[in-house]
Parts: sequence; C-alpha cells; structure tokens
Amino acid sequence: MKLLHHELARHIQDAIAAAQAAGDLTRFDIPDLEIRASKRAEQGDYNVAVMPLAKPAKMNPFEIAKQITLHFIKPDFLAVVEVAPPGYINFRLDEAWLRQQVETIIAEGDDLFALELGKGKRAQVEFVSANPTAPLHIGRSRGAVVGDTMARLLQAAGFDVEREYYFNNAGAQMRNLGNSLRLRYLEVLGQPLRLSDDEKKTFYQGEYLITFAEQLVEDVGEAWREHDWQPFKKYAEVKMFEMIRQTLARIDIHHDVFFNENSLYDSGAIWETLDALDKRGYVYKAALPENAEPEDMDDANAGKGEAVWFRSTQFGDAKDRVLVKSSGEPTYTLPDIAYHQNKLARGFDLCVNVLGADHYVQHQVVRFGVQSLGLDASKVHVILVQLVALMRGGEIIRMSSRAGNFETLDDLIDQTSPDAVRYLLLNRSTDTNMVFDLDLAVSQTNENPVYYIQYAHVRCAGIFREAAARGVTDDGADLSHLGEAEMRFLRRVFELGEVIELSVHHMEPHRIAFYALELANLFHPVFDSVRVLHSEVPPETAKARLRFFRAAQVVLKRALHLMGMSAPEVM
RNA sequence: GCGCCCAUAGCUCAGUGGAUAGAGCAUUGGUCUUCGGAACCAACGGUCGGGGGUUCGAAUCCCUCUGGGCGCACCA
Repeated sequence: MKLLHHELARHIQDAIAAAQAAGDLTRFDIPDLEIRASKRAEQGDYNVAVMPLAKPAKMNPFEIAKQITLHFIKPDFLAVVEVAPPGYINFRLDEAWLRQQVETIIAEGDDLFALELGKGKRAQVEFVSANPTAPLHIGRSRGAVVGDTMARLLQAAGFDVEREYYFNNAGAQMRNLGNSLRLRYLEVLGQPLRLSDDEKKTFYQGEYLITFAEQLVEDVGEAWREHDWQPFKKYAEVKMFEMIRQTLARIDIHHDVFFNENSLYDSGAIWETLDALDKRGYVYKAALPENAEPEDMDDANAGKGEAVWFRSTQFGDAKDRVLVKSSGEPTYTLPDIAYHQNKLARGFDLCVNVLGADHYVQHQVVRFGVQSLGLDASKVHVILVQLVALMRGGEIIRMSSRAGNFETLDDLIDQTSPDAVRYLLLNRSTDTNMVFDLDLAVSQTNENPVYYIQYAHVRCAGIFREAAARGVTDDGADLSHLGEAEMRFLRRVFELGEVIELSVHHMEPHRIAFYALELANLFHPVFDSVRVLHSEVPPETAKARLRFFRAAQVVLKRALHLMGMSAPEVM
C-alpha cells in the first residue's frame, strides 16, 4: 500500500523542478516540504504549505503555489489540485480510486502497511531488563508494553527485530535476594526471623520469598541449613525469572534473547572492555577523581583506596565515574558498557533501549563509554519512559520492591484484562509522568477506550456472522455503491502507514494507540448509518457495504495487533 | 545548586513551525421496529502555566520565571 504523503512529496518535487526548467520559478535548492493530512474537508485530503519557498524563490507564496500546480502531473489517485491563499496547495483524492482501495486493504490483510523503511536492517529492542528480585510491578510494566509495541512497529516498518532482556544477575541486589531467601528458608525450618541492622536495610519482604522458601524445603529438606547466600541466590533467580517470564507472556510479550550479565564476567568481556578503554586513554587509577574539587577531598569517598575511573568528563559528563571499586569489584557501569559493546558487535543497525527515567544519567555514561571505544553511539537509541505513580483511593502509593509494597502486573491483569493493561500503559507519550489510577482502571472498565476500539472489530465480525446466516456474501461486490460515510473512513485508513512511519521515526509507540481510538471513533458512526442487512438496502449496495466492512475489519485488526492486543469476534 | 522530563477543556491526555487548538471521561439534552446500545447525535467547556524573543506564521523553537516528577554513590 502506498504512503500517499511520500507520493505527493515526490510529485511536488518534480513539479518544482519542471517549473524551474520552464523558467516559471526561479532556481533554488528544493527543501523538504511537509505534506499533511488536512483537518477540514474544504482544505482537501492532503495539503502542503509552500510559504517556506518564498524566501529562496524570491517570489510571493501564492504565485509559487500556482506555478507548482501548473506543472504538477496529476497521479491517478488524485482528483483535484488547487491553491489556497496565502500559499497552500490542497489535494483531493479521487473517489473511484479510493473505493478501489477496499480491495487492496483486503488483499494486504495482516500485512497492511508493511513498510520498507527498515528493509534489510536489523533492529534490537532491549526492554524490561528488571533485576529478578521481585515480581513485575506496574511501574516496570509501562516500559515492557512500550518496548514490545515498539518492536511490533519496527517489524511493521520492515526491520528484522530481536527482543532482548538484559538480566542483571551479578550485583549486590541479587546477593541480598539470596540472603533474604536463606533467612526465609531457615524461618520455614523453625528458626525465627531475626534481622541484623544491615539485613534490615537489604531484606526483601515480599511474600513470594516465603512461597519460594516453602518450595525449597520441599525440594531439599534441611540440607541447605549451613549454606551461604549463593545457592539461595541461584534458586531464587531461577524461580523469579520463571515468574516474570510467565507474567510477560500473559500480555503477549516474549523475548528472543535473554542476556545474562554474569556471562560478561564469565567470559572476561568486562576486563577486555576495561583494557580497551585504558588503551584509548580514558581510564586512570586514583583515590579521588583527578578533576575533583577541593570540597570533594574530605567527603565520604576519601580514604577508601584506589578505584579505577572513567574520564567521562571528556564527553561533558559532570564528573568522572568509577568502573572498578577499590575493592576490585566492578560497578554496574563497566558491565553495562561491555554489554553495549557486545550488542553493537552483533551487527545491529539499530539498538533501542527502553529505560526508566531514573536511569538517565547512567545511560549517558554508558553512551560516553561506547563513544570512547570508537563505536557508533548513534545506533543506540534510548526511549526514556517517565515513571508511573500509582493512585488508589485518591492517594498516591509509593512503590518499593524491597518493602514488598507494590502492585504487581499480575494483580492488575487479574482485575482488568491483558488488553486493557496494554492499552492503558501505551496510551500516553513516554515523556509524561503517568498517574495510574487503579480504581479507575478496575472499576470503570466499561468506559475504557480499549473496549470501544475492540467493539468496532466485534461489530464487523458480527455482521459477517449474520450475513452468512442470511446467505449474503460480498463476492463480486461493485464498490461504486459505496457512499460518503465509507469514504471518510477510508481516507483515515491511509494515515495508518504514516502513523507507523512516524512512530518509528520518533520512537513514539503511543501514536498507534491514539490512531486506533480515532479510527474506532470514525467507525462507529459509519456502522450506525451504513446498514447492510436491512430490507430497504438494495442487494448490490449491501454487497458493496459488506465488502467495505471486511476492509474495515482488516484495518482494525491490524491496529489492535500492532498494539499487541486481541481482535475479538465477540465480547 | 546542576542535569533530564512535564505544565493544553472540570478530569486524564493527543497535537510533525502552518489555515478556525482536538479526543476520551464527566455534565446536560436528544436518537432506537431491522447487522449486538460496550452504540449514535448535539450542547457545554480553552489567557495552550506567566513574561520576553525568533518567524510571513509559535501550543510547538530560544531565553527567563513559577510550579510538579525523576536523577545527581566506590547502589543496581
């Protein structure tokens, strides 16, 4: 299916060139012009503003528009090209051509508006990447939905896409998790839970660990009584990860690759990365950063011994960052740089990284690391997702994994539906802080736009059931029987291609959610007014309308699937 | 204090430097003998946080102020 705004842009460029060749326009470098869908019927279906050409052409914009129009070779999909003051060109689609697109839509089916933007390119989307220390909570889920939807849109744009989960299983949090399970295990064996002051700060209180401890007792009995945290960490990690994987599967999220942070230690990759950074002169060993201000000299870091630092200030960072602590243990930064080096070495043309807003600085540092290794940081694109605050009973709830105080994604799915969860978390720009109102999500599900969109698809499915029962088919439909209401819907269908393109271009998956709602918004009035199985509707008209609804169903299904939602036949 | 993000209708939010700023919810009033009413139609509702600037043109870009969120570790 054609992207009409691209076709139009090409024709306009040709017209300008032709006008210049004919001497009707002065010569100037032709800039990119913005073709947009018109908001009002009297402004055509698409329009372009040529005012930006006034200065380079040294002509008044209305005259420029007129000259372009005179040299414009009208393609088959256009009926009218006209100018409007002070310098617009309006384009109106040809209705016969538009009606015929019903067949194209049906023919393309599930691949409707499959673009070639990413043809031959490999993209990777890394998302979720939560430490397996607790069940997924709603805050994390936003990034999960955003990442998966982005992956679907990239696929629609023609990219070969891999979904990856970076599994932080190497750090102190995992040690704390292991130790927490160990204490729960001992508790199940009859030893009362008594926490040292240190443990009080690091203990994971969630009930899931009690469940794991009980299972562990069933598995190994008392055999682990004297073990340290390590086997407990391994056990908890496996269990927790399985839990997260199952939760994600409920909202149809499946990763292709699970990348273990541990593997970067096992293979020695992090030390190779450190070595490479060192060879390029970005690393030094010191007790304090070499550009430390005098007032830093007496802070808590002084006297800890020599750490290995990264000269991130050379890239504009506020301060140099520690890669290896004085204890000899790497910080999170070093394996993260090594991980990105690994990603880029795998030959992706695009690496999308979905992160919570609280990881901004950390990611900057990693980016500097990638740059200092001489790698192409422009291939790495971050979608920074602002945090989700949870509201219940009109009050904001603070979520904390360690305190076991959070709403899990599983609970939310239980109380609503996988489709509702996906839509609610997608239906906002990632730039905005989101207040997730639990009461609203749960209690007012009937007013939720997700059902409004899906109902449009249900109505299509319903009409075909009824038509089949009455022996009416859309075989050999004559589309000239379609009217203005159907045309309005078809015009909007063409914007799906643009939405996919813009979503990928700006890395903004929420666009598809708004488009789907607009589409449904346009569909329902049409469905109400355009009757098919009605005694007063002539058979040929009924056939054409049925054909139209088959195309509408294809579009609705496509939009729903791009959001990872189901397209139900009944509700 | 520094960095990133946000401020648009009563609420939740869209909006690519272009023509008269849009949805959903809420409120009010209508529509129904035919395919599923989780529907449709209409009304109401706006100093686009304030102030400067750039531009033929600014919700959009720049500066500044105010008010929120997040981050500024030898945590992950």
